Amino acid sequence: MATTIEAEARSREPLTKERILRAAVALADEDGVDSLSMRRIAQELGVVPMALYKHVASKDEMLDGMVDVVVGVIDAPLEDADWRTTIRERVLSARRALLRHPWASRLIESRTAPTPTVIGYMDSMIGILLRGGFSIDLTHHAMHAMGSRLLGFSQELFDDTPDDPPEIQAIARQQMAEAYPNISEMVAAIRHDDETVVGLGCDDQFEFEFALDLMLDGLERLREREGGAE
Amino acid sequence: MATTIEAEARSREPLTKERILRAAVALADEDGVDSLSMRRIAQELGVVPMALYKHVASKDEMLDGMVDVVVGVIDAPLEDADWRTTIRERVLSARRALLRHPWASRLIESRTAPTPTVIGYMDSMIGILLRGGFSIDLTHHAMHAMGSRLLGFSQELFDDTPDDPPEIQAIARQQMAEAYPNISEMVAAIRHDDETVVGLGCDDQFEFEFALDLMLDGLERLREREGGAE
DNA sequence: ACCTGAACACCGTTCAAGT
DNA sequence: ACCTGAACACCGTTCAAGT
Repeated sequence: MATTIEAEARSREPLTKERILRAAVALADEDGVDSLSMRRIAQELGVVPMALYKHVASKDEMLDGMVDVVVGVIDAPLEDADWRTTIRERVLSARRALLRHPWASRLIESRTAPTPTVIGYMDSMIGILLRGGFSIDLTHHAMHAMGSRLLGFSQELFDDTPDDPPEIQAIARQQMAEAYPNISEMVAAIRHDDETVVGLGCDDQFEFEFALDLMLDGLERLREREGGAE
Repeated sequence: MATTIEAEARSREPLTKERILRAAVALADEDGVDSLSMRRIAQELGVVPMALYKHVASKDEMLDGMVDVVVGVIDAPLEDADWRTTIRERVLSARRALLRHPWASRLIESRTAPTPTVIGYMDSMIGILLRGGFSIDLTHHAMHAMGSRLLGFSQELFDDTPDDPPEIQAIARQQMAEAYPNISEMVAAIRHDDETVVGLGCDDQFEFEFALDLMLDGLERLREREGGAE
């Protein structure tokens, strides 16, 4: 019975958790995390579905592994900078890691328990705040306030990239103007700033950094006040 | 053929989208949103699965309907208060609505497109900021910065309520102290404040309001600066 | 002892057959 | 014309039968 060259090449390399994760990440990059199934990954690897279960206990464990792959490439914290710069640069590094995989933030949100890698990242961030002069209590509040922003994403409620044709978008804008006057006014103002825009026209990176700095400014103010009161 | 009394009582009331949504919300409250299937809802209503599709086009439309049920009970904005109080009270009202349904925030996050009800809510919030003296640009940034906090939730990365028995928790704490020294220190400090605590011991409502106020304070400062510069 | 095909207990949704 | 049972094309995972 002739096996294909590809299947032979595939089976030469032994199946490992790492190979499974690499295939899963590639598949999610291509088709989205929703169309990720154990059966499809197995097929992609030229392997029977049950073979995966030798290396991952369940689909959940595999999804956690995918999160770790993404979080694992975040830069180590700066060594000789103040807390604000250290946190800021690391958050932006986390953001770059996440942006490489459009499904990543959604996957992290959907997991009910954080992985050891994510907990370790958070532990390191707490250390930066404590060494930066935050009290334990303020550090605690800061971690809650920052939330997923520490991992480089914020929960966007509006999807920015509708793929409707222009004429449909024009009709939609007309109807929106009546039903949602304030949103329409805002969107019109944004578009006015940049005519080449698609979708709602928000600069996600700018908005992320704006919110991040707003948060960091607020925390710095509380830290200074705390130091003064002690 | 004898139908049960319950089935008869059920079938007397005609099937409507509202009845389906009520059943779906009740089922999600009880068993979580993950175990929500069209087939189970149909069963609960004493109806054949396909009967649901006369009233909802798809499962996605039904999930959107569930979001609308929750968002629909958020209080209208105050009439005669300043922007900060108006936003703050409404966000806290949204939070009360969400807390009644543990699955709601996760469901809202997971939807890719917001429902008209959610868009309408956001439109109204934008209006409050604009009338409160925010420029269009600052309003836009503020909406992004607030994100899902406007709907009363923040993305918690740590689940606060582990249901392990105390002895397991003690072992876990021991191991955590070694692997995650900063988290352990923080958790110990929080526990010290309140001995009666379960889980990590975070006061979610306090943390939410802390972050909300941090955000609102920052925005108020930017608004004042903007007014001064014009 | 290891591997894996078939099977189990589900999904959301289509569609044709029955009334 | 309406309603619905069976079927389709999937799932994640169990388990027993085969090597």
